[in-house]
Amino acid sequence: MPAEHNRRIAHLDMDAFYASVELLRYPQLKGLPVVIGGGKRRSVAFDTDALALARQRHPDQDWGPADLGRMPVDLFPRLSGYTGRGVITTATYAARQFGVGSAMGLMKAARLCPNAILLPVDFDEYRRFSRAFKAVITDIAPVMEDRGVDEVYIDFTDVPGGHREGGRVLARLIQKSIFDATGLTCSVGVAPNKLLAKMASEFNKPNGIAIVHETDLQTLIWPLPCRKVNGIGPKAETRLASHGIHTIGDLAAREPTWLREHFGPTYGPWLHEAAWGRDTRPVVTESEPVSISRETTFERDLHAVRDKAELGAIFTRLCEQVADDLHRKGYAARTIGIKLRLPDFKVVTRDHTLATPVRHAADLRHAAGQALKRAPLARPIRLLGVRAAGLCKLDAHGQPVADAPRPTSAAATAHTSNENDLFGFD
DNA sequence: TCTGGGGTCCTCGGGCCC
DNA sequence: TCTGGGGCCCGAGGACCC
Repeated sequence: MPAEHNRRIAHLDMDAFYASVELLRYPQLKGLPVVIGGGKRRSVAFDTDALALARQRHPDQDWGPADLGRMPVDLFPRLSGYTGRGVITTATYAARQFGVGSAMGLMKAARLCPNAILLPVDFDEYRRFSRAFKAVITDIAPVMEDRGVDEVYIDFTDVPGGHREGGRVLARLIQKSIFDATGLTCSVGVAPNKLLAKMASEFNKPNGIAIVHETDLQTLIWPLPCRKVNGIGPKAETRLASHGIHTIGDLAAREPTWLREHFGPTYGPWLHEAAWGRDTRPVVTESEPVSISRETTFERDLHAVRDKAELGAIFTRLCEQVADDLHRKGYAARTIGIKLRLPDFKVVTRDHTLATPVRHAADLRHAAGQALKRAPLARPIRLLGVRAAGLCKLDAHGQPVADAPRPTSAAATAHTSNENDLFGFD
């Protein structure tokens, strides 16, 4: 692609972000097996309880919020005390040595490493650090794309000095500035495009920099497993392997027509481009959300009839949370959906589209209720979620900003009214 | 004692409209 | 009046990502 000939794109990935933030607060846990996760978010009660425990066990000393960093390690909760359905969000290296890792059930992890310290996730704190390191970056290089709490793409192309040593000089400056401001380290990959930059940022973790040029494709990229490509997940990896394609080089060697035949008219050509290190996607600095949702997994599977009251309360709360999120972000939504996860992990979704966007909890609940009526409710439910899509931005007075709501389409009306008699009362 | 929560994007089939 | 096709929206499911 001639257009990307002179682009320098960086991918920056914070090193073990959640764990590193926790270690800033609790440096006494450094080097110990620590697991972060569990079903609930951390509340302020966590630190309050910890300090209360410290005062109880060591009444001879003064314990205040500033003393969290010197609380005795034996006061922290252990994995062995956990009951519930949570999973590990992240684990420190010391914990990984016991075989525990991200996405593992906490009960299973407790058997592997019962003594590991368990910290509940504290998203508010991670978001604070996320905002801090991103502010450092945009001060230096303004064209930054947010890719989640611990990742960004940065366009170095037009930043003064952005091409020096292939981007290494600027990458080093950003790393140092982030460390000075937050105490956190990160890894950076700089390449001609986002696809290659993303792979490069993994090359020298932690606290490393990797520079990739177009000419490095065969030596640095092709030997890697296909799974390293952002967009090739476990399913695609298995399918590729069944055709003897294991490395990105194997993929690059396949004819585009063959890939199209076996992987479809969109994914096939994309696989070919990716294997050849081609990617013209721009670094996008602003984007509107597409949907806003809340979901929760129950302590035990619930049944629509037997556990009606409990389920109803959870349903209402999810709608209230989505309504709060909509309000806070300034949106109304025209399509309201529900999501169920059944005991066998099968996922069922149902959507309900309205003539007019809604934003209040009661309206959300009514629309979600319409969707729920079309869902199979004979079996127990493991998870319930509520989703708002078809978002429309509201101004300060709660009025739609741009396009007026469309009238109900004949299609939607016909569909819902044929489906089920219960829908008549709307 | 397996398997969270919050997203995006793609595909496919059906219905509607022109 | 019948048929066909393209474009679009909707709803459902699935893959993938952090």
